[in-house]
Amino acid sequence: MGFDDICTPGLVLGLGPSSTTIDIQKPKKLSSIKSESSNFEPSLTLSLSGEAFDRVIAKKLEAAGDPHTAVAAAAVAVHPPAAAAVVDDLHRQDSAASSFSNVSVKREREICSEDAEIERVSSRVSDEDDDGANGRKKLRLTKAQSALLEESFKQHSTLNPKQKQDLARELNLRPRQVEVWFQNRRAR
DNA sequence: TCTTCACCAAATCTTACGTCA
DNA sequence: ATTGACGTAAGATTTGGTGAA
Repeated sequence: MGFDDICTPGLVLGLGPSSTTIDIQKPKKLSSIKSESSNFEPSLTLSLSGEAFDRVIAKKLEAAGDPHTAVAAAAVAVHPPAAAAVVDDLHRQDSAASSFSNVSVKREREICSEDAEIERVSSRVSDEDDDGANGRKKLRLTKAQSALLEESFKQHSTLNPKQKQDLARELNLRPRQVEVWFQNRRAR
């Protein structure tokens, strides 16, 4: 099975130093990851738009040499107006919000290497050392991330595993976070 | 038919953040 | 300008139900 296969493409995004660290969060079930990733392709877009303009923006972002441009470029493909904000937000997250997720600890303590690999696919997290040991910290989505999620939600209020995976990668979130967001969004 | 797994909704918990005295 | 209490928004978890394999 391509279980290992699904891990590396996420790293290929080159999200910068943060991508090399391990998110300690553990998915509920290993098999869920398998199924979610079964359709995985190393693609950067949700294929919502094929407009040349979008690609130009994405290329410019990539050419800028910014560590987050791959994510931003992917964001362009989904929702061009939000792309710039994504870049800004990602920069901010570097110094602040990037510490969010690894501390959501309630049930993410049993870590095996496989799970860590899986999480690295989508995690932007880098620093469990910052506050990871002190209880969970709650992520606050950036405006750009929220905008992209909203855009996606408008198009389909539920996600298939592929969409979830892609969206998570584009937002640099874990698939679980995207899933939770959609659950909460539907509920509200 | 039974079991397992994945997904969902609803309820609830928990934390971040804004406001105000 | 600072600070602590309070309320709210929203991310995360838990629980239980359902359908597919």
